[in-house]
Amino acid sequence: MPSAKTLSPAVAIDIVDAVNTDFLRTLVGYNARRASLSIIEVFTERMAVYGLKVVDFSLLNLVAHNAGITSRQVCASLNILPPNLVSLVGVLEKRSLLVRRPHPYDGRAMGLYLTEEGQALNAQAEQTVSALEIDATDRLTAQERKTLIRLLQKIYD
Amino acid sequence: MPSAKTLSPAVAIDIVDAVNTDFLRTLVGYNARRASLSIIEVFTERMAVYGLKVVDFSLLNLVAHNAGITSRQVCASLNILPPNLVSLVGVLEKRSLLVRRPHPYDGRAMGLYLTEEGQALNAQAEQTVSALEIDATDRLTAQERKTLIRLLQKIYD
DNA sequence: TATTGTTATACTCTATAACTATA
DNA sequence: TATAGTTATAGAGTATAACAATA
Repeated sequence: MPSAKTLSPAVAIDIVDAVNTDFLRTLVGYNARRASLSIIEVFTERMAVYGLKVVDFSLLNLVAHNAGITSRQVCASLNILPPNLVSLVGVLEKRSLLVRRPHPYDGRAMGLYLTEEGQALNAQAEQTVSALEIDATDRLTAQERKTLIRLLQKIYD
Repeated sequence: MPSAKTLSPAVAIDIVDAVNTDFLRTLVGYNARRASLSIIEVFTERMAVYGLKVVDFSLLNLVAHNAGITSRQVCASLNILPPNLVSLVGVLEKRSLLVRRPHPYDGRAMGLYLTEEGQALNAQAEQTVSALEIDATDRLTAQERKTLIRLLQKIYD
């Protein structure tokens, strides 16, 4: 409730001291977004040394664990539109982290592969990300973190 | 593991049949983002009839429950930068959902208030959002939803 | 001197249309 | 006829700098 005198709804002049977000906090979507932004903030700070943004790491990591993956498969897995993937791949390629090779059967497609350098960077980045995740969610126990992930996956799987 | 023959790492030609996202799925941030995007998708569909995007509803709802809230307070609560709030408020104002009145003590500030029309729309929208949330997370039990929200809030609170 | 709200503007992210080469 | 990858471009979202009015 507002803290000040409400003369009449039409001409009320109120002052808010503590902001009430009770309704928004009942929403899974609101809470999930707030939590993800909170973690992404830490991610961005710690991964800047590698020159990797969230989407860059996702791409690097996906190729690391799926040698020969095609652009179309990456787009489907990460919810990226094909035109927007082009420059992401291009940047990693120019950094010599990734190479594109023709698909063995489909002449239209290109398979994505990490270079030795890309594999090394991904290995380092995975360590940093795993550590940063623990820190960004350090108010959760290991069991709670496990439960949280399971429940989140039930939503989008 | 790749499904095809790896001749030698340097010239490997692989084909990916099922994409492996195991590492990404161990991350709270990845899962929270995927889940929130999944819910926002349903939100966007169902709230389009009201002409409200996620941020519009958040603003409308915040003012509904905090009559007289200032722009600064809204920005701090919703992580919006002041310049970006201006047009959001302007649109709701032009739709006669919201009015701005001078702050009683601070001549620089403006208090935000919903009109009767704005309050009516918010009440309707709250119903729709609550229903849509259940549908978008219908693989969760009520207890799981409660647990999920509690864990998410432990991350960002 | 600091803060609220604002304008202007730049940068990033996301989305759409259309082209090419292959299937 | 459909699909993979690409180009160009438009739109939405997010960011910084600077200003006027007020504290």
